Amino acid sequence: MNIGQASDASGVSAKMIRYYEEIGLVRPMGRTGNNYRVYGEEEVHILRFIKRARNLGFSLEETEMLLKLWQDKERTSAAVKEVATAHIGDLERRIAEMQGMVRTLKHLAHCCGGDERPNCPILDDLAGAPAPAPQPV
Amino acid sequence: MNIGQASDASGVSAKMIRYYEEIGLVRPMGRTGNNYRVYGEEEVHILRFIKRARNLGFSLEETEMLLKLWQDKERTSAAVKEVATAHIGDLERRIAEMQGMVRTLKHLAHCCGGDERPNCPILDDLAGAPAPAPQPV
DNA sequence: GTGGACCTTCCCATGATGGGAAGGTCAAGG
DNA sequence: CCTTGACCTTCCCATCATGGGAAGGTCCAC
Repeated sequence: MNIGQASDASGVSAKMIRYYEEIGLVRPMGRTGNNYRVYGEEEVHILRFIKRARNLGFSLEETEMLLKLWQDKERTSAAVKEVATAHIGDLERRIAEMQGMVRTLKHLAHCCGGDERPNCPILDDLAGAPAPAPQPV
Repeated sequence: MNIGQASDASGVSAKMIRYYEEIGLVRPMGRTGNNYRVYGEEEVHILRFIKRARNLGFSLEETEMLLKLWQDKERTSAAVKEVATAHIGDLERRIAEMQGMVRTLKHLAHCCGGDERPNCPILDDLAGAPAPAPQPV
């Protein structure tokens, strides 16, 4: 299998496959005489693993750990769970942060006329004016 | 005011102040004879505006638009509100995406023993096994 | 006059991804 | 046999916002 076929089979772009190779995540089975990378089912499986991990928001560094655990038949499920729960915590922290932004922005947008006049509580807030008290909804 | 003092007064690092200048967000009032940047209250105000916008998750590009609207006395509040609501939509999309990840991960982590044994549904999922049915909580 | 705390510019790194150039290879069809 | 197009290769650059650090100039207090 050439890199293009591996890309089709895994859903990972050829560009990224080469990059994952560069950072040590997945190596081709070998090279043909013309220096083309050759992949087999195993490599495609790894690429799909990486893609799935990325879809769940794991960084490539975390993905690498998970990949090593996957390939380590002596792993403990505790080790895997630890990586996962740390990531969940991370996501939840970021979600909470963004929810805070949304809450503030919605309040400001709600207070903004959104009309032809220049007066705007959103800009007032950004400019450092004390925030208008949130109205009970 | 030197850049260090402007940094202290605005909470923006000197490094970032220079960068914001480079991309056209804020220029120093002038330079001293020794080529030091000089800032006044107005520039510090702009820096705080930028910082606040960044804290609300606006990109520097969006921040630039908001800054221009702020400085344009002819602006309409509708224009400002549009930038804000677009950003809210963006945040909500990202939050929903991350919540989906968390939901999946929590389910998988819940199904994972987290013990000394190697058997692990998290890895099974990443490896492409059909997900175990979520148990009603 | 010396040391330390500033300031300047310039280059590099991050993380994950894509764009694109320049050049080699292969297969199919004229 | 030759061309064309679809592959492949490596290499460099860009993104976004931020920080690190080097090399060198400046200023103030002791």
